[in-house]
Order: sequence, then C-alpha cells, then structure tokens
Amino acid sequence: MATKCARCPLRRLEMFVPMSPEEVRVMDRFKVGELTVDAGTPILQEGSNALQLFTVLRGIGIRYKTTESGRRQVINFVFPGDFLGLQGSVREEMTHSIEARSKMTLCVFNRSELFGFIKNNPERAYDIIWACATEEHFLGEALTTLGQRTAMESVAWAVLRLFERAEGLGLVENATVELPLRQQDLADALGLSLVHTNKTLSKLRERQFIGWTDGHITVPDTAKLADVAGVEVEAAQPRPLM
Amino acid sequence: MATKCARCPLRRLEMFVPMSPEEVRVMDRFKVGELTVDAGTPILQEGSNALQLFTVLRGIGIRYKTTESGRRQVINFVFPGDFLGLQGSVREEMTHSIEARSKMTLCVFNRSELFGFIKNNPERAYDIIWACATEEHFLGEALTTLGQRTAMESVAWAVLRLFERAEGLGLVENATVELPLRQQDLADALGLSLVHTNKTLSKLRERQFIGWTDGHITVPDTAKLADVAGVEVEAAQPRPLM
DNA sequence: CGGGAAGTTGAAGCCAGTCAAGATTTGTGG
DNA sequence: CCACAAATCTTGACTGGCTTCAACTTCCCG
Repeated sequence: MATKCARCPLRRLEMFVPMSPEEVRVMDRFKVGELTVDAGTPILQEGSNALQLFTVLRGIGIRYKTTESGRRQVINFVFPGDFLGLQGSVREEMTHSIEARSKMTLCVFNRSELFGFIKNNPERAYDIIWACATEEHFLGEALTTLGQRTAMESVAWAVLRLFERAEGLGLVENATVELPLRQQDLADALGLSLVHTNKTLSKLRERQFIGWTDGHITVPDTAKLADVAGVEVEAAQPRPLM
Repeated sequence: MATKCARCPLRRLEMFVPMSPEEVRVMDRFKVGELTVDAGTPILQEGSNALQLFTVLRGIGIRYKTTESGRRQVINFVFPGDFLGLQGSVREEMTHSIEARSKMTLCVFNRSELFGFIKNNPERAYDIIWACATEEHFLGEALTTLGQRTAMESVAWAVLRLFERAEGLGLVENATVELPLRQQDLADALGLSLVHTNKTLSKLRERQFIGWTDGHITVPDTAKLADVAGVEVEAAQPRPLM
C-alpha cells in the first residue's frame, strides 16, 4: 500500500519546507503510485522517453552518462527527497541514466499531468525551479572540481558533499553514514582512475580526515575536510519536498 | 529607448518558439528596462544577491566560478536568448559570476515580480523549467567531457558546441562565426592549461577540423569535428524565449 | 570450497602542467 | 602617426600527477 503524503516520513525532517495540509492533499492526488526497486536496478535510461516522474522516498542512487567510448561519468548522487525524470518530461528525452545503489522506494507521478499540475499549483512550479537551480549550482561546483582541483582536493570535496547531504537527512550517527557506494562510483564521479582514487582515499584515511570502510563513511571534522578540499562547509539549506 | 518585445529581433529567428501577441504583451509589461554594457563588464557577481533578472538580447558573455586558490572555471558561454540570474532569484545568492565578452544588450526584469509572474503565466514557468533543465543537460555533458575525454576530444567538443549555438542564432556565415573569446577562456572551461589548449587547437587547425584566428572560428564540417570529439552532432532544438 | 566482486599495492609510462622566452596584436599617449 | 606597453598567442624543454598494467588480498555467497 502506497504511503499517504500526509504520513511521508521525509516531511517530518527539519530540512524540508513545510506544506499546508491542503497542499499535501494536492500532492497526494498528483501521486499515482509507489515503486520499490532493488540495488542495481536501472530507474531511468539515457535516451529514453519515460512516462513517469519520481520522488525518492527511501534509498540511494546514482545519475550517470555513458560516452561513446564506453566510459562512464557519474553526474551526481541521488538522495531521498530528490526529484527524478524532469529532463525527460521537459525535453525530448533523458540525457543521463539513473540507477539504484541500494533498495529504493520512489513516489510515482504521471508525466502527462505535469503541465496541468504546474498550472494549478504555481508554488510547486517554483519548487521545481528551485530544485533545478540547485542542481545547476551543484553541477557548477562539480565542474570546478574536475577542472581546477587536484585528486586530493577532489576526493575530499566529494566525500564532504556526500556527508553533508546525508547529515541533512538525519542519516549520520557518530559522525558516520552508511552509503552503499563503491570506490569505482567515486572515481567515475571525479574523472579519476580507480587506482588513484583508492590511493587518495588511503591518504585521507591515514591522516584521519575521513573513514571509508565497508560502505561506512566517517567524517570526524567537516571543517578540516573542507579545508583539505579548498571549499567552504555548506550549511544545509531548507529545501522543498514534492 | 528600450526595444518593444513585439519588435524583438530574436523572436523572428526560427529557433525560438513563437508566442501569441497577448503573450508578448505580457512579457513587455514584465520587462522593466534595458541594459547595455561594454566587453569585460561584470553583469552578475558570485555571492551577490542581485535584484534583477536578465535576458540576453545581443552579445556574448561567460559564466564562471573562482576557487579559493584563485583559479577560474568557466561554466558556460552566454548567448542571445539566455536567461541570467535565476540562481540569485531562487536561491540565496548567485553561485557564479557572469561577465560580458563583447558589448551586450540585456532586457531587465524585476526579481521581486518573478513569483507573481510565474503564478499568472504558467507557460512561462514551464519555459523557465525548460531552460533550467537544458542548462542541466549541458552541464552534464561538460562534466563528462572534463572527466572522461582527452584534451583533443575536449577542445573539439567545446568548439563544436559553441559553433552549434552560434549557428542556431544565425551568426554563422561561410562556416565561420565571430566570437570574442580568448584561448584562456576555452582553457578555463575545459580545465586545461593555456599552453596545452593552444597546442591542441594548433593540431585541430593543422588537420583542417577547425579554424580559430583573430576571434573567428571556422568549422568546415561539423560531423567530422563531432567525430573527433566522440559525440553526436546536436540538432538545434527550438527553445522558448522569455 | 570455489568463484566473482570489490579493495589494495607496486611499478612503469605518458598526457598534460609548468616554466620560459619570443612573436604578434592591441591599446594608448605624446 | 609613431613609440612604447600590455595583452594575447605561440613554441620548446622539462617535469610530475595521474593512468595503466598487473598481481594479490579480502570478503561474500552459493
């Protein structure tokens, strides 16, 4: 049985902007179902023209593109509250793929109803714009990382941002998150080889800036890690939840 | 005297989605003025909280971020029809700067009126989402370029995409565009050193894939250049014009 | 207990960065 | 209109951070 939006566990989190009961009811009507998938399942495919939009309720995923030469670029990591499939709805087709990294639960919406929904709910249109602008901000930072930072700075940056997102979602206990990511995912996100990513992680571990064992990431001091990365710690901004 | 939207030279171009006369009138009321700046002028600053939104009417610019260590990452190039300052309107502040590379003319809108405007014009909300999703698509491709492609592929990719955008705007004559970009801009966009960018451009010139002299870029055969870059030629999609 | 996926470590080579100097173009004031 | 300065482009030589190749370890699951 699908979760009622009013009972959505995410809405209780401080990081999400509250909605009025009426607004929640509207979301409930827009929602057409729920999808649960296992780790490793593709959710949206590059080049496809999916009929659905999703919001992540539970679980972690990755967005990635594949080049003609068979290499893979991880664009971003997907966390609960993220909105998936907008590109496929607004443009002709998806330009990246999304795959589950853990078991995931997704709220499903009909793409064909999107325009009508926006028309009647301008606040939600604004929320979508917010999400999109935020994604753009992140990608700009990622681009700067790949273009201008050393491997050491890049890895520190990526671990920091992952940790910060998890923290906002209350997934951090004892300065530790469980994230089912492989070193290969991180390497592909940063444009580094697996070998070099591994060696860089080792150095960061050695110097006690991070812990990364067995899918558990520890950051004892985000300020110190931010310093290694050459960036500022980013305070979690309240975000809208669709 | 500010140009009336009904007489906007961009609207005549095939690449922009037509608007009804009434829609154009609404845009005209939203527009509060026009801004003309010289090459080199900063238009929006990273970290600032600008009160204005812009649409580019004429001229070329660059978006870029600066790192703490003083390096510069060019995020994207700005062309006529582009919408500027959305991030500053929706989020707390701009996360990148925008600077004119040629003399530019911009249509000015009030940021404070944006929400009301969206509310009353859901088609425009959809257009903003479209623009944002398209930017996201581009940034994903840029990320893939920096992360996975060689210098030769990267430079070919960048020149190709610049050329394609210019072509859609009717700026290409005899397979040539005039773009007031320095090699340093291209280098900073691709995360390459100026020296290596220069040498790579030389090779592409030698092999007749491109011409780049004196701010004039020539691409005799986009398909061949796309082949070097390892990407597909991207057909110009019709885009909304605010 | 065997096999595959993920992580670890060492060694060798190269792509791209850095340093340096000169050529060419552009701008500016006398 | 010339002279000088500043910006941009070009080319060569050297260096090093990261990639690639390869082997080994650890962990898990049937």
